[in-house]
Amino acid sequence: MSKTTSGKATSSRRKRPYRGVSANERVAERRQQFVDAGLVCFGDHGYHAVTVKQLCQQAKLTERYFYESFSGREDLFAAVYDGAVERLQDRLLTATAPCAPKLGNMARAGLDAFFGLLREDARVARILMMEVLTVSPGMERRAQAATLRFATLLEQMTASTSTGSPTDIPDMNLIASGLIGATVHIAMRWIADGYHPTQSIVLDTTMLLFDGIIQKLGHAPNN
Amino acid sequence: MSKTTSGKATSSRRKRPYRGVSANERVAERRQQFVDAGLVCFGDHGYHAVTVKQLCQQAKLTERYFYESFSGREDLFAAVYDGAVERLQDRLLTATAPCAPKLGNMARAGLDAFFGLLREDARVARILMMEVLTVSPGMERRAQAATLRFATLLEQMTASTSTGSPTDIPDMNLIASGLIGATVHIAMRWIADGYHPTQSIVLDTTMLLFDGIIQKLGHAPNN
DNA sequence: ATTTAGTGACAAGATGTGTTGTCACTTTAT
DNA sequence: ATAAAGTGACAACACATCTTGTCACTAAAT
Repeated sequence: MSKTTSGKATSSRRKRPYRGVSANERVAERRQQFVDAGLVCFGDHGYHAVTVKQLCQQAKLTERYFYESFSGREDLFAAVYDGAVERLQDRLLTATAPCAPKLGNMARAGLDAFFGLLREDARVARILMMEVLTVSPGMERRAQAATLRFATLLEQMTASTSTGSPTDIPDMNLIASGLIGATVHIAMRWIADGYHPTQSIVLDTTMLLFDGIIQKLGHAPNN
Repeated sequence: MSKTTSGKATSSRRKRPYRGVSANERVAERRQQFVDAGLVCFGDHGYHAVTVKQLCQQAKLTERYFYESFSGREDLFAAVYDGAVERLQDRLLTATAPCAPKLGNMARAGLDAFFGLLREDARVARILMMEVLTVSPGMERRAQAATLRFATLLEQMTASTSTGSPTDIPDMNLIASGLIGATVHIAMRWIADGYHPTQSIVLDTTMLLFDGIIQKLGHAPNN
């Protein structure tokens, strides 16, 4: 441990506020600075091209504080990734909620929110869809888990509105994974092509794939 | 250059056969040994976790010969990747050709060949679908280009058999990217789940997505 | 005013990797 | 038999990064 060598009898007076904020808050602030810096650095140059020093430079903090909150680059990346996933999840829920329970409308609204987020922030796009796969086997599993959550979300949406018999669909979770994969790949191509064609065309095109499945669930195309 | 300091007058006598094979053949053999080693190492541990020394150990050759044929890890990876793409392409063409021009049958045969290859060799799967995205921006472009080739292949297959009016489909190439993405993601989940459920169920499920699009092209589902 | 914790810049050792070079040994051709 | 090219194991250097530690300075509490 650090501190002085004396016991913890003075613990109630140990950590002082600084510049008006408590110690815990300052630590949290610095941690957030690193998370923000990670989004920028990882999003712009990729995980493996970024060093701790660069992250510190971007965060305007020094290595000492980096290791205060993170055990290493991977630890920071996990925080950045989780933040991005949460951001996406919030968006999706906010966008789709008003459309419930019309499956087609929900899908369209969710996809539009997704593409909108990617266009707003290419860094988030890169971290969500690519970098996460390359950090480590552990992060790869985390990404699979996150994808699974989205797939389950999709699955629940369809299950709650589906009227067909269950045996019609071999494995809805796998289909959901497929739809997510289709969306992700379309998005990657869209970004690689400099956000061309327009978002609404990309949205319509992606919806063709979703419609094909939604129809199989016993819904009218416009539902 | 290496060799002795004398001129190239003795070039005809310079390179001797060794152990029965010519110099060029030996170089090519060694190169192939490294490509094979790259498939194993990159496929098992991922590009960024592999060192030149490990590659040499796997290839049972030394660094000296590594730099004889490759400028560095990325150069080798490119060779490994290109080999994997070629292997996949051959499989797809061989599998789909007898089914032409029935679109549905071609898609099913191609997908079955694809899933079969991935099950045979998880290393190829990883290199084709994941590692290639993480090596460098240049390799990423190469992967995009390869995906585009497959998408164009798909596009041509549909175009040659489609009877609908062209304006029905906003962007067939984008749709093809989507279908490929769906297939890739389904495959990744399949592999992550230890090749479960069975290949035939995965195939049926993936075909649901393809059928949805094929139907929109004016074909009967069984075509 | 003095003391103590917090802060920021930087140094330095430890570590791992890429890359080139050396040397003894083997095989081939004369 | 001898010389020259091929081979394989390994050493050594350069280089970048991680990680911990030091030190002077600032802000806050007594």
